[in-house]
Amino acid sequence: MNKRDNISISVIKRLPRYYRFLGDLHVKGIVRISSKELSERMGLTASQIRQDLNCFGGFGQQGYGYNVEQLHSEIGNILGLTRPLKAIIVGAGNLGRALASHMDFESRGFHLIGIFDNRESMAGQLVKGLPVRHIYGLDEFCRENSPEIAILSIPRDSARTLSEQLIGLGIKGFWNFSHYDLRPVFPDIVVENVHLSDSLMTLCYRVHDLSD
Amino acid sequence: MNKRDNISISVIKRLPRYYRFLGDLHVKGIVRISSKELSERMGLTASQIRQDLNCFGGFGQQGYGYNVEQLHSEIGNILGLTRPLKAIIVGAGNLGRALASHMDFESRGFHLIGIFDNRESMAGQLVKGLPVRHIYGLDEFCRENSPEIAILSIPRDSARTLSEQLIGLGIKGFWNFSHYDLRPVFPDIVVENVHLSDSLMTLCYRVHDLSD
DNA sequence: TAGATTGTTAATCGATTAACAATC
DNA sequence: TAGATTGTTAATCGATTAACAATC
Repeated sequence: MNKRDNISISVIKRLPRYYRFLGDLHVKGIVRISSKELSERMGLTASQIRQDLNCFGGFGQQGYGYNVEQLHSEIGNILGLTRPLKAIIVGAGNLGRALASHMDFESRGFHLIGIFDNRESMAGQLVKGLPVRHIYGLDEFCRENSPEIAILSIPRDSARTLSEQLIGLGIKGFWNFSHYDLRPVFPDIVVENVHLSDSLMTLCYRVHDLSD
Repeated sequence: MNKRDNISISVIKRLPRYYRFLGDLHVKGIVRISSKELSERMGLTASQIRQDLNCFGGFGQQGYGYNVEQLHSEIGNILGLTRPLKAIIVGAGNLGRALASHMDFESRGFHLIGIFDNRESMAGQLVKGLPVRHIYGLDEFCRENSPEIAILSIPRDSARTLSEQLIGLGIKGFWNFSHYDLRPVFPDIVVENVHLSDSLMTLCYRVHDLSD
């Protein structure tokens, strides 16, 4: 890629939201949009939008604005959605199965290729067309299929050991739903912690705060 | 409560993580901890911890540090975990059911009292001991039980209408998993958007970024 | 051309870090 | 008391916003 050097995490985190809004606009048949109008729709400043986009290149045209379809696809490219990453789900409990069935991995830059669990009873059960495999087969599966991403929907206590095993097996990125606070121990490992409980507690605080 | 005035959202978002780490330390039998040691365990600066905590009061003691158990429970109070909010889940699909079964609402400041869906076929089905109710009964249920929180695990297209209806029924806070970008239209409404897809795309970017 | 809107530099604002006096 | 560590003020850093010249 081109400019993408030390893009701040704040900017990166806004990209998927731009992508979403631009997709909607495109579906609605809107062809061009100015940073001003987009800013009003998204609830941020026009300046911020222009700053953010210019981290990656000049996608707009003075006096015109941005072409919706083109900008949408540019951001998709920046995010890497066109180069799908092979992913496995580890932990086929309620959450793991819901993620497998519910998430549209294909349009988010991922390709789900396996689901694992440590319960014998689950083995073979089909989830989203994939058989749940016993965790015993993890090593072999990874050597043969080299997944790059592991989605962890496992109990807290297994998280550390399993993540270490997975790093050994070549996993580069974790989407971590376990309550364990996974940290990127090596510089070439990416961790996206999704602490649903934390989000819930934040909501708790903010709702109580209303009446103070 | 006392000092909690214009506490920045950055600080609030860190509270659940402090709460989690302090809970662990307490379970491990650790009685006291200094900001320095906590900072090392959590991967942030001691200065930040002291700044954050002092938004709410002076919980430490010079020369000693913080009492783990006491600080843990103080943060629980600040978050409002001791004053549970009544919550309903709207949308009993994969995700809604997984959230109902998987999340420990009680220890996060919530009390789950109802689950709704618009599919006749689901009505009566038990999830986490609660019968799935048809959405037709939403008004009556809310008038009788006055839930304060709605958890939205519904398709994008129903989100706007439903959220408006729910606000009319007295809902004060939303935990929104739908792909619709819910925004707090009124000042006394709190929205916590959990865009799992956005988190996934951020992971995509960051993993691809490793090899650039 | 005149009007609109970008890309980009400069100013502001807020959050994080450093420093240190207060005090247990 | 001496040592440790807080609470808090001041300095720094980074992110957001404002301004405007460039240009379609």
